[in-house]
Amino acid sequence: MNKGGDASDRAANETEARLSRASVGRLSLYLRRLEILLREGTTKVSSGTLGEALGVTDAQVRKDLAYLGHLGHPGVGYAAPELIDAIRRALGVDREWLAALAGVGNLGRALLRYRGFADRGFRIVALFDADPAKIGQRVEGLEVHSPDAMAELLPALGVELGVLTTPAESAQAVADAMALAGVRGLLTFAPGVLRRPAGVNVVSVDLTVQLEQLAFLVQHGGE
Amino acid sequence: MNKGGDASDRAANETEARLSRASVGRLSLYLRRLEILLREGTTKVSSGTLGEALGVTDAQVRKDLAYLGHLGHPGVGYAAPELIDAIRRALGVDREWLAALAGVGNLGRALLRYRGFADRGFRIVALFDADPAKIGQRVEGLEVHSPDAMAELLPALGVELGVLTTPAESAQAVADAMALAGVRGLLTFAPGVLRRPAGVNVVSVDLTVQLEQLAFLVQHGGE
DNA sequence: GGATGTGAACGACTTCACAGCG
DNA sequence: CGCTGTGAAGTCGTTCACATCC
Repeated sequence: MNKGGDASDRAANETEARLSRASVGRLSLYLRRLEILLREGTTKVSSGTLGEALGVTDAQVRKDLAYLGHLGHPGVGYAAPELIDAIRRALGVDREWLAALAGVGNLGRALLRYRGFADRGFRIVALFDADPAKIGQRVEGLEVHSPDAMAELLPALGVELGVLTTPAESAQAVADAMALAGVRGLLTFAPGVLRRPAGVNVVSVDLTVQLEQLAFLVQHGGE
Repeated sequence: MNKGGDASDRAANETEARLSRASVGRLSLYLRRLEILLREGTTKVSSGTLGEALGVTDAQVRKDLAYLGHLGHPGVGYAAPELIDAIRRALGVDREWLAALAGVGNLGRALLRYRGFADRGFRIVALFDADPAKIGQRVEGLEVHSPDAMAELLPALGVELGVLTTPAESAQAVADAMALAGVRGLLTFAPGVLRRPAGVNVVSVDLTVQLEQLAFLVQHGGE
């Protein structure tokens, strides 16, 4: 449903063909691998060598990279710096993203201190928690606000993304509130399925599902 | 590979057909939904109502559940308690799993306090960290050991699973060491791809990949 | 020669549609 | 009649294989 739609797209010239979810995930992996290779001095890489370390076939690598345009040089391979730039642009990590985090519990605090966010240009600039005891506290240099303040604060700060580390029960309400406050993407760690507010993209990291996945694999001797 | 093998399986009659990874993930979601429904007093559920809240078609639900055996009652639906038991058995969460955690940093500590683990029968019984300053400390009632102690401790405790919250650089070495110590499944949070030791199953939760997935979706207006 | 880009074959997963059972 | 279980059809993603270009 809703295929082309009213798309208020700016001159979306390059990356037009549909990237599958799996492809996008692999692009992330290529990107990290390429950054390591470049740091080690490698400036040219072939689809075979790039895929090898990641367990991806060379054909798959070429298909994935073909979406970004004609970056490969037949007989030679890909130029690492060029490729890195192209993937960064395609993934949207060539700029900074402002995010708000809701649910300042154990996991929330851990994520606040997590380097990976900042390294990729994701900056958490606002904290929210429903617990009155936490409101007003400072965590990692940021004040904890009441969820009621979202409607005012998020647009003012220009926050585009939300990170949900609330209990499962409150996740949906917080997601809806964030959507109303103009957030366009949510990364949720709350177990369970979130009904996505209109115009909001959701990526879910459900630890319970992952754990059960693992238990299943081990139990059934999946290799 | 290794289909029937030497499997020290107790009468493994039912769950024989291949469950896809996606199916297993959905079974987790069904399970949680069913538990909520049952708590609310619902004891019968049809494929349509079960799938609705999760965004899964009725046919898909039936296909998934068919792997577990003939549990459905035509014209009626499925009996929730029966179904819950069957899914628990299939996923292997009808028993306790002992796990060790390596990397007692922010994320590791957050996971230690995370309820979801214990709730599903995953018990963390040993901690490891390479930092000499941390070795000997007690965290959440558990002593932090040197990684060198794994070979001795893990088999003695009967640990089957490992949780990796180490930096990316050390993840592979720790994974290999755990494999040697008899661990059969790993849940890793280290960014990057792990080369899986023989006989070990790996589930990776790569936050960087998830973040970039989200940035991509938002950037390209994926709804 | 060596490696890319890509149609074609293949395979895996999902949806359709319907027979069959309570 | 309602809802399951399942072959058949359809869709999507991956691998193959090869023409093409440096």
